[in-house]
Amino acid sequence: MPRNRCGRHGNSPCSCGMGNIYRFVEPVVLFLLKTKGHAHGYELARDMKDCSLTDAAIDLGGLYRVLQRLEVEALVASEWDTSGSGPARRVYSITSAGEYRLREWVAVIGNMSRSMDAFLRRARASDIEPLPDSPEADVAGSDATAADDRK
Amino acid sequence: MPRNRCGRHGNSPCSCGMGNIYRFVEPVVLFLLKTKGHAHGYELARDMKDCSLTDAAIDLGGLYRVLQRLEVEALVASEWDTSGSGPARRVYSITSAGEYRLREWVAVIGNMSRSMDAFLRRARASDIEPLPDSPEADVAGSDATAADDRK
DNA sequence: CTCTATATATGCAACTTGCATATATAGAGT
DNA sequence: ACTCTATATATGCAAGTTGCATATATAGAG
Repeated sequence: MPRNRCGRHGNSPCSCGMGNIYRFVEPVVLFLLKTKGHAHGYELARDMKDCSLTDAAIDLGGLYRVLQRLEVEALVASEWDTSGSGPARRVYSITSAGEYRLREWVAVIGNMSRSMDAFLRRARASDIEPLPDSPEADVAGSDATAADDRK
Repeated sequence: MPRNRCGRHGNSPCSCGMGNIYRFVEPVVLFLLKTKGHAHGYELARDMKDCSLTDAAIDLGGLYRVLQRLEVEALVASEWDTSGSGPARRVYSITSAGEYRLREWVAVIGNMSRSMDAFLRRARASDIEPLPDSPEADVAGSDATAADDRK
């Protein structure tokens, strides 16, 4: 069941209900590998918070699976890095097929962004205002308000 | 497997790989019901083409299931319309809970649109250009080109 | 009588997701 | 030694979602 409230963004509507859809994670992974040169999974999970396409928290398990699939598709390549301390890291880099895919993603996301802007303009033209973030949301002791009594 | 090419949009990258995700269909359905007042499923499927958030073709089966779930969640209400010719139509209208949900969606989509714009700016700043639509795409006899030899 | 458009709905295999869990290295603190 | 935490990768699995095919039915056109 899709919910526009996840409880992790105060009481405000968020896109967590969109899920950690790998199709949203994939372009960000490819972008980070392209700009950083190389990175391992755990590192990507942190960097991703700054440029993810949804509000959803990154699921590490899901991220590793995305990376595995990208490697099967030959869009990224990896090798183990056992230097440094701590557990070994699997370090990924983007392939030329991956760079091509990234450019496809930029086109797709550009289209979606335009569709969403058009939708938002229509909504505004029909006086449908976005639900503003609730300021009292971050208060810990916030009971369910009248506006929140949905399942 | 996600693909940025579906074969239904010439040879250009599209968001069909994003799927007919009901989370993208739901806000459009709510918007159309809000602005039209009421509509039946088959009608919504057609109207949706003009303001859908992805390039994906509407799957009628999926749309009817979205409508069923929205009704269970009391975001829409329906009744049969047996007037007029042809098969009976189930006519839907939006409830006040549905209008509230729609405003949540407008907020969520606003956030996503901003995230996507930020992503696109970053990509552009890194000289990652969107893959342009292939002009030869609509030509029927187009063989797989060198750029297209991915599975 | 057949074909097509309209209209709603279900069946199902394959795929995706969120969450829990397993495994292991290493530093900091007690 | 022992515990705790952070780092790091990975899998298991139930529940949910998707795309496509299919079933059903009304009515107009030819």
